[in-house]
Amino acid sequence: MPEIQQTGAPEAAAYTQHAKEAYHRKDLLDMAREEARAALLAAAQRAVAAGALPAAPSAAFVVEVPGDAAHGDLAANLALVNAKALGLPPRKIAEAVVAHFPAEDMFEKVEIAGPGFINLFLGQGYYAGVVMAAVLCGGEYGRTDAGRGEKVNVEFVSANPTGPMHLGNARGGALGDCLAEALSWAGYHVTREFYINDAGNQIAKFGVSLAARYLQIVQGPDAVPFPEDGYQGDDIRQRAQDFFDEYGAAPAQKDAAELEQLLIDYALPRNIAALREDLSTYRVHYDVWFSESQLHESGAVDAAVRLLQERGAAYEQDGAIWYKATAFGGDKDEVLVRANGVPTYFAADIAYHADKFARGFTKAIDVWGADHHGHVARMKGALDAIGLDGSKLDIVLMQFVRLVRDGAPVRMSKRTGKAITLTDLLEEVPIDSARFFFNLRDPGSQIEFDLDLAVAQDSENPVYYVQYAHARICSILKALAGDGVAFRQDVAFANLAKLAAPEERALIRQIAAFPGEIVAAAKGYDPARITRYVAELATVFHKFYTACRVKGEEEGLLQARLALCVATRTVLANGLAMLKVSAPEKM
RNA sequence: GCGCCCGUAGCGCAGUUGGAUAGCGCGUUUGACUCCGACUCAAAAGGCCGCUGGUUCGAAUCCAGUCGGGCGUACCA
Repeated sequence: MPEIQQTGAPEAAAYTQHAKEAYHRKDLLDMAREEARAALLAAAQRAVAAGALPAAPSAAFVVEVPGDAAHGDLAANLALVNAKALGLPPRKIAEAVVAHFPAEDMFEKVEIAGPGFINLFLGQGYYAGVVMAAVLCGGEYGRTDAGRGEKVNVEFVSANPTGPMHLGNARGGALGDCLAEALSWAGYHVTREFYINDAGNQIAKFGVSLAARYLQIVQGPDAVPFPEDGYQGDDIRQRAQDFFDEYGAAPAQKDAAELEQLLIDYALPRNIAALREDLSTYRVHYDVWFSESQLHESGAVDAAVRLLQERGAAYEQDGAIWYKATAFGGDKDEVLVRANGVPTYFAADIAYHADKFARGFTKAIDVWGADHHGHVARMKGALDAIGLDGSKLDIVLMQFVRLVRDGAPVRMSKRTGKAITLTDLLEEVPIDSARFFFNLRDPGSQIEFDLDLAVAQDSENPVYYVQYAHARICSILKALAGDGVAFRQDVAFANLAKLAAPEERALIRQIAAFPGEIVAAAKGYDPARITRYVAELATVFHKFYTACRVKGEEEGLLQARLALCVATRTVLANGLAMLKVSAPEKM
């Protein structure tokens, strides 16, 4: 934690107090909001004491940032929500409260507007404090302790290791990773986790598919039929070929089960390694790679099924063991163990989530494709059924991605003719674009991913628009440095009161909103807020740039504006860092 | 049939736990570079917020119904 630097200038000393508070609280806007609320309630108390109000108003009102800056920095609906209970028109209540509003230097002006809103205008000290906080906190600006270190597990992608990752995994990767990042910035203790489905039906199918391809290589393409429901992909052929190159034709003599296992043992680790590598290229790094087979081997799956049976939440029928979903809010019961004795994915998933909570997480967040939504209720219900709290599991359901080129949907890869993989996508669009675009919409919305736009090198492309703002600021600093003008924090901080133009104020307000935006993204499981935030910040900066010059202004104003540029650059860089999108110094 | 998600400007989307005159980008029309990066900015036009009713000081937002679209409803994962 860097020390707050004391500047020599006397005016700056007072402002530094704001910056200091911001540093500890990490969110000046939130602080102002709370102070506004407290001041309004105190004013109401005084109004009651003075006989101007019949009774104290309810505290159930909101203090929000109005959409229109003309309505102040903060607006309270205290008078509106209390009109009925107090039996007075809203404006009368507002007048009584405002008349007793304490004189505080934090609020410059308090107004009554519209049907009875109380609009509060923050003073220069606040605005200066925001700039200082961003400059002083630097790469830490935006971090808060809202999550109080709560241990959360974010599981995402968890792609099937039988093949390469598809577009849904690509979205899930960008979404889950940025969500984890937002949670971390918001003060949660985050673990990123990948669940490897290396057991069960699809692995058996994987083995059968590999064996068929291998035998086709050894005995000729028509010697062995490829199973109807086998994995068709070229990756399967490639693994079989690699295996043949290494071990020759001898393994073909083994019986089917033995050969399949041999091929699985050969191909699965390679596939998992490929997943890791592809995700790493995509800038996604996990803390934990959790293997499903481990749950089967340790007996955790059997134990979970037994626990359900003991608690009367499971029963046997037709040779299978069923989970009584109907007793826990589900609409139909589900098979846990098939008649052939093999547990289902569902049974393993119950054991898996029980394991997560046993590891001390108080919140488990899973990012799933929307096609799994039917699984949500029964998963939570099953956790309740084994005595864990299903509400501690949150599922972020992610809608599908539609690729579009030249205005027409793209279904297949041009090169392979098969479904488009993450690798295919990254061959065509920069990683920056992919990560940004997948986080442009909230998880619940279908995304239309415009391939033409994602590679466009102009302002139509939102990634470039934001990156350009960052590069532009770097360019200003460089141009000034070329003229022998360096950023001087002490001079800048002493002159922050000069930042009074509407465009400067708007930019500072946007900077002030950053910490709260991160908390909202984290708590709402919506990292798209960060993407939209940085785009908006870039817009507000460009407007400032057009309206206000830096170079050539008198020393005080120049330095103050330089501080604003540095603050903006910091916030842009931090926001982009959360998305793992690069913040170039020049483009 | 039942369940989940979604209907906001020509297109793609925001709308801060119910707030003030419903916004943004693209597209269309019109402007702004002798000047810190015009990869930028300013302005105009463009709306039964799918529809109907309800809740209240106040609804795009909440509730009920209805229409339209997507997805799910396996001893698959």
